Amino acid sequence: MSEVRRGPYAKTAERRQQILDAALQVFASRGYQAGSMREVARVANIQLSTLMHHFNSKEDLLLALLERRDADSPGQRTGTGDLIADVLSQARWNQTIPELIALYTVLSADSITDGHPGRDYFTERFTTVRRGFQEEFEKLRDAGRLRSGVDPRLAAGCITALWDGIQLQWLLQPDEIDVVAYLKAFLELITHPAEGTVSYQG
Amino acid sequence: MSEVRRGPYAKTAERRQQILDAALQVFASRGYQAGSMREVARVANIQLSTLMHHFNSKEDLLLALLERRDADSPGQRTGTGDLIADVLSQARWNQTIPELIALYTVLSADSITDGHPGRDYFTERFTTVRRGFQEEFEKLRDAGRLRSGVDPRLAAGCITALWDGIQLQWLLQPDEIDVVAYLKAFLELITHPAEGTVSYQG
DNA sequence: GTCTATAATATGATAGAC
DNA sequence: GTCTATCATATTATAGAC
Repeated sequence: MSEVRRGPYAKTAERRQQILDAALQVFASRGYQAGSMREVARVANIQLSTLMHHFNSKEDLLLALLERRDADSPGQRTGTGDLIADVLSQARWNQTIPELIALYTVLSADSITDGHPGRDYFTERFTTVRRGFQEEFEKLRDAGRLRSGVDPRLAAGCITALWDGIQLQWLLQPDEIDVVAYLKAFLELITHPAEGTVSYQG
Repeated sequence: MSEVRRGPYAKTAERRQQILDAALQVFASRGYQAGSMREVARVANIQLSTLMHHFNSKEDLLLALLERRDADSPGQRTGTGDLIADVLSQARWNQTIPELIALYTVLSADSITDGHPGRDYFTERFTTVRRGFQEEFEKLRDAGRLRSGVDPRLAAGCITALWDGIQLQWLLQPDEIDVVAYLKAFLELITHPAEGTVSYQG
């Protein structure tokens, strides 16, 4: 599906990427329902009919865009292996791609509207992300690095929600909201200050 | 503005409420950009022209709806005076008005799109909500009920983001997500377990 | 594979009768 | 204050030439 091809399909694959780039721009800045195929075509510098030759419908286009996002993203980027460092690293990276974050933020909320084609995608995505964090937190707990009394399942839902929520506030006020600082504060809250250190709360 | 009136304006005020009820339904289930004045009129059982006689434009209608939301909401509901209890009480209440929560969730994300009329509203609202929580957390800290090392400002941003984020997940999966449980977990995390109890983390 | 042309419908907004 | 009628424009999608 994402292989490089020779022959007549090479151009199609290129075109599809070009169109998806345009779709990203349009859906990120207008939302799905309000974004139009015409505008996507205009941004991609092709005719509407040409766009619809490559994607049979608006719904097709959105789903293809969401699929590509998953394919492109580093996903569970196992950079250092340290969860906190990896989360903060990803959060820092996200600040360099505000357009993609805007796309995700607008569409995820858009998806709760009636008959939205991205609904299943986001429902499954949230479930997957929560489960991923839960597993990571369980590892931390088993390593004795999770603060006592912290439920890995609840903490997983918290950081998933917190991350999305704070990115929304960052998109509205880029200069006022430091996404990394909030995530760091939360992660330090649920873990032990340092290795083996015993803390005393009085 | 919200006074009961006699004479010719009484009907207008009623009509406006009736229209705003319809607008809530439409914008909550479709979003602002995709929702249409025609649909609002249809739900309100009036003609499009009648709707536009009461609200000069679609933008006017949205802003009036957002204003009413603030006027109606109990706001900083100082029920018991205990922050945690009040937050959880509000969260429980929110579960009984999923339509209003959907409206808020869709529109707040919608508002980051180009030229959205609700952008200023949500920017200011987030600032206000964060500041409100920060003040409450500072009170908790001064009362010695905040866990040491917790920054009231960061905690305020966290719970604001977390609350919105988890409500989105709840709207997608009402049976799987327990909003109150996540908020409770976070609030207990940043406060001391009980009055005066000394906890020992080993 | 890309284009022009067009269908069928929806949109926000306005004019003017009553 | 509410209506019918209409404007000018936008929408997704399709047909068919090249």
